[in-house]
Amino acid sequence: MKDKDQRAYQMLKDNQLSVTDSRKNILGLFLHSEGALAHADIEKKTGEKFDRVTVYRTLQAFMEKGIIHTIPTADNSIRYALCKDDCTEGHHHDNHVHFICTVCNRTTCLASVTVPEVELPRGFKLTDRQMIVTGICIDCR
Amino acid sequence: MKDKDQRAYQMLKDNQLSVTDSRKNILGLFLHSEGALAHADIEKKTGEKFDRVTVYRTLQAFMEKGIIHTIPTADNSIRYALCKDDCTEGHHHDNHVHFICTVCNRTTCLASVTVPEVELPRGFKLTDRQMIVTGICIDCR
DNA sequence: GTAACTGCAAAATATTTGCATCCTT
DNA sequence: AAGGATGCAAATATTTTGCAGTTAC
Repeated sequence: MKDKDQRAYQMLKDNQLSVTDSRKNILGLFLHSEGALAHADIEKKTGEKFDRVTVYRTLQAFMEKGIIHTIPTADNSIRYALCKDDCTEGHHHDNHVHFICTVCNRTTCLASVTVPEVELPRGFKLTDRQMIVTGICIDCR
Repeated sequence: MKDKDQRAYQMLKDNQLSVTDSRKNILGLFLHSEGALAHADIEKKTGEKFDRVTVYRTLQAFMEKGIIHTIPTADNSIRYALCKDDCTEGHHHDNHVHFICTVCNRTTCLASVTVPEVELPRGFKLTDRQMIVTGICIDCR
């Protein structure tokens, strides 16, 4: 717990973000939780301690610094997840598969499963690829 | 043009949906356009002829019948695309890669590129997998 | 004729912006 | 002290719901 707090502090520093209560808390959430978080999860898990607007702005700041990224989901909801350490501002190397459980609705990063390469038709230029697998997770089985 | 109208009519019939102006028009849009459409695209391309609510309900009806499906995107926006013929109600076999162009922002179905298989960790059960590739499309190159 | 679909109004949600105040550095 | 971050209010945008009138079959 303590070391995660320490780590959050360091990450904020490293990214030239001023260290505030909301940022420490929200970044801490990401460090503590396995999978991805939706905006609503964050509000809930922080006990609505922070203004909705602050959460939006905090997430946006994290995105701009490349600390987190969005995971596309077939249903409307956007989820956010920590980027890997080698994410630089604007470009992600977050090349593992994401798993969405249809039972508990949680999004898990399958860090051990790499997104496979694909061959695109002639003329298409690839900059990023994502893979979302839906099913039942190990906890809901 | 005429045959596409005919096809829209038949598809509605086949799915036990009553044939109305909005349904014919919106389904026609999907049949005429290559890629995927966002809600806003549909409103624009029908010239706001139909109520926003009707568009929502039409898309929902198509979804329930398995005529269209959603494509997840990293930015918030949901896009809809025609399912392949072998989609049955509730279950899709729409196993091609989707491509989102960062220049024109259009979503294209890469029908020739199949979503690769993945091996999941023990205990995870797969029901569906999607792959979204971002980059620059052949028209924007 | 009946059931289903549409459009309008309005409610419920989600997201963005402006600004005064407070906190970090 | 100064610049940035927060919280509140309010403006926008998006999606859903109820209901009366209209249309498909």
